[in-house]
Amino acid sequence: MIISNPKGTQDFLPLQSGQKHLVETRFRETVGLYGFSEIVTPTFEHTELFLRSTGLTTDIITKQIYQFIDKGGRDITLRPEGTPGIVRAVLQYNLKLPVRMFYIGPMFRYERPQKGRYREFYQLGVEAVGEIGPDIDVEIIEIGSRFFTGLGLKDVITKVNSVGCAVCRPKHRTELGLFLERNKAKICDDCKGRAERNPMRIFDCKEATCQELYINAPKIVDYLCFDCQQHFQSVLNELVERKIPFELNKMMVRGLDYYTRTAFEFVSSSSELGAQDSLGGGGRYDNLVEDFGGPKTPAIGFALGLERIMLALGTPRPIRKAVYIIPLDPSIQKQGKELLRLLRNANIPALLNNPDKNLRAGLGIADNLACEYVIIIGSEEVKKQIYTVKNLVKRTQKQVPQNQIIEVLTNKENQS
RNA sequence: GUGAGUGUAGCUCAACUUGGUUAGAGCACUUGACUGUGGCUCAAGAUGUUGGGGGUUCAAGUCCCCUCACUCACCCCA
Repeated sequence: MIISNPKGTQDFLPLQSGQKHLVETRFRETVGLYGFSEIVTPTFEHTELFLRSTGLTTDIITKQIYQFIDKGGRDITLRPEGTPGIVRAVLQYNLKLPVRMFYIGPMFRYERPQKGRYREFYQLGVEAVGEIGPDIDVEIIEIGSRFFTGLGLKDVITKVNSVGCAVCRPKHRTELGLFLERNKAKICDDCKGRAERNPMRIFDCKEATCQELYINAPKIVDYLCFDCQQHFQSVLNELVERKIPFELNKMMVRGLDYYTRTAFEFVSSSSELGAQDSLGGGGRYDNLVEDFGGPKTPAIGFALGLERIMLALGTPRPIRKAVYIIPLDPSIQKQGKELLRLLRNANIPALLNNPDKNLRAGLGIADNLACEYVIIIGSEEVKKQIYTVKNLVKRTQKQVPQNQIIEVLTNKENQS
């Protein structure tokens, strides 16, 4: 092979593509229950949009964006996440608030690929703009929880925390800064860097010694202002009320600059995921709309990583559903075509064997094409008007009168 | 950006510490036993610039250097 796909991208071959579609369908169903409608925004935006939202201190913006000048001299960036484009659209079209939207699409970040991390990757996300909460906070978390359960993912933990707001954060930041200053001899080099750039991120450190030390570090939840405290308490109460399993994790922080108040993350303990065990996360971003020049507007959302969800689900089983028709003799091709038309008109996926392939070869092709049934039509069958219907999965076959075939195939779930 | 590991047939891998003739095996593939029954069995068959380039050597898949690619981890994040 001379040309392969670029680093960090991946092909969804038919089998994976089927699984991807299943995940997306389940997502649409779940968010639909909560009144979310789809929004589709461009995969690239003016670079400035991301600079002003995602954050000038984040690695995503400083190192990971796919940025270029287009032929008209515009400064363009492939979106590294979905939220900024959606907030932009809300303001640009002056959408009536509150509004609940979801999105599915590719995002782009220039990073070193590893398990569960790609340069082009798909996110499933929701954004609720204009609702102050705390009910909507709980709804959003519940959606994620319900979605994962519906997919059959059992080992997903929902971590919840509050990161405060512009009022309470400075106080905490000062205290945390002092704490780090006092202990700077004990913290790792990475954390020294974090202390400079964005101190709250130290809680993410994987060094055991740092983790141990930070157990006694000042936590943001202990510094919340009255309003944030009230809000957070209501969220926690409502989570309990709705019987949504979660874990209050004071060390959990989010990576993007714009988050405020409620923050959460869905973590999987599946061994399929490697080091990237976060299936998704989100939180409030009550200042972002205002930062963009809009009115003061509360908002909350989350984003989930499609590829990570697929990894956690494991290797998909092929779904067999088509019927493969094999007329045994060229003279019977006519009956084969007739049946083909009949099945398709009855909404049953069907394929016809090529006359130059014999029965043996035809069965092999049917198997490769992941067909569920093979219908064999020979001279005997034509004479009696009773066709041979073979189930490729169960390895069984039976004679079915020609005029009952559709009925039998349609009710296949009910038979043994 | 940092670190480690791996590149041999379509896929998974072997060929060892100690370079030595024609680079092997399983799966998959093709054909036949089986012109009305695939995934079982048996027989036969095809397949390689050993990722690429350079070096050492009488001799390199094997040793050295460079380069490219992939993987995992750090960083960061979905």
